[in-house]
Amino acid sequence: MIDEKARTRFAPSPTGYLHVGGIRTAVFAWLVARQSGGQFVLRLEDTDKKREVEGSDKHLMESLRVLGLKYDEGPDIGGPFAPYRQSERLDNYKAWAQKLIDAGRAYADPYTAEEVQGFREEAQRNKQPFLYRNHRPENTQPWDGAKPLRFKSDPKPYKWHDTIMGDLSTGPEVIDDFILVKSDGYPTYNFAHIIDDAEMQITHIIRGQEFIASVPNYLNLYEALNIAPPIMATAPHVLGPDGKKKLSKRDGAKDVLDYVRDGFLPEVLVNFIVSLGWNDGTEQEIFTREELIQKFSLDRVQKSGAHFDERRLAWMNGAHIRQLNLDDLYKRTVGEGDKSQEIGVRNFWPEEARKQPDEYKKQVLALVQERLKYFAELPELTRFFFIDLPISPELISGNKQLNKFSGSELASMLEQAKHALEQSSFTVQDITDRLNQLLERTGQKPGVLFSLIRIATTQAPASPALAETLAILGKETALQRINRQLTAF
RNA sequence: GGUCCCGUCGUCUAACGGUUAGGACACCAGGUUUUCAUCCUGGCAACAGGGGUUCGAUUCCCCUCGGGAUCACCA
Repeated sequence: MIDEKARTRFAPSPTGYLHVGGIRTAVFAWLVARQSGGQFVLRLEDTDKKREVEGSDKHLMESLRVLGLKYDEGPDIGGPFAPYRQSERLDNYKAWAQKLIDAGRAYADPYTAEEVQGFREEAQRNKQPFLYRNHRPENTQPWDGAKPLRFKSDPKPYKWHDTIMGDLSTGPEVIDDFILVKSDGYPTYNFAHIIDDAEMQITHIIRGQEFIASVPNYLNLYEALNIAPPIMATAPHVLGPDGKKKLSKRDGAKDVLDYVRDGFLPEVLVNFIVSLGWNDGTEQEIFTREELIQKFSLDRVQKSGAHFDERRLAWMNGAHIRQLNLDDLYKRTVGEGDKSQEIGVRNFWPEEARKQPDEYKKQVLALVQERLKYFAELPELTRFFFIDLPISPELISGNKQLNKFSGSELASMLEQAKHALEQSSFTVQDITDRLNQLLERTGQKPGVLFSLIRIATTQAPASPALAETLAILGKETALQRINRQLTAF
């Protein structure tokens, strides 16, 4: 538990969509802020104009909102430390850069990019790590803004504590003169995030492990800037399902919004993402949002990466769906964002269900609730409730119980079933009773008789319990479909 | 190659020196009047390897092996 009010931030660069791995640090940060009663801040790190993807800022914000990771301060809603877009904070970085220059801790990089690349390749040839400071110029020119501005580092060993990774340490050999401000006038991440986190009074930096190797450099810069470093927590990567590499867009990691569009519930996505590397020490697997906020703790986060298993996500979503009561499920929308107001069970019904009354669809939903893993499965599970599917002879020929009988035998059995059902009032109970009587009268096994009726009335490879299905279909439709099957023998 | 981190069933994980190494997903088998699913029962399945420390190591230390991250005018 975090005692004091934490200010955490999610600081993505607007270069595309958010996938399960990418959003994990956002979930952690949000949880820590909520748990402590502090604030969760969204800051867009748009300092690389070449990589920026048009519209991805909106997409990012939409993703957070849909998942229910509401931020208290951000580019679109403002806040006490606005602006929350780094491209609008250039003056701040310049001011801090000037302090460093005045203190003799930053200098203009005299080399061209090609020259630096030459140093780098030379180091690689010698199987040495590349250190710019080995080439640090003796006499520096004043910085005119057209050259990169570099940090004049003070190499030394560091020991520090990471809430997730524990005690970490490195030697002076990892400290280097990194670039603070690029020749295009934009600051690097390495510089900007430190300034912003300080100015925005961020207490906890939660980020992915790709940054851990840079932390000693940050520590060195914090010292030069005379800023106390925030608490740091480094989360391991989420790995792809099979590979050992981190989940990435390149390898087909899906946009989290795609899961929402397929009918995965946002609270499940959050639950699942958190469970990748965290548990509360008990055997509980499924947590509500409130439980997560209450129980989550960074120091119980696993140090090693976790594979993203979509099957487990599907199970978890199905389990949540089954816990929902029918009315909630029926009306359910899946997100809290602007567009997602429109996304709910009602968007997933098959086309043919459009004109059907709510009451009918709700009854159908009740039957499929226990087999629904995500809403996009609704059409294939329910289509036969809304439309006569074409006769599929292979359902009978492929059925081990039925394919032993001849066509005329089957027709005769179905004929008897038809008579029995014609007299039924078509309540579930009455259908059950009459079918049971029929079973006794014919001496036939349920596996035969029920399969036959089920196939005749649904033409689907799978369907819910027979009596319930028939009752919802209604007498007229059921008998009509039986007649149709009869003519096919 | 340097530096740092990690290593329990196929997967997500529990264990904070003493357990028949537990749970969940997936898979397999059986049951719930047909199918699919749910639910129930059962099953398969792991401490990377080797040295120490200890009365006793999955747990602590060292080495090896394996994996990952990083060494950008990207974040």
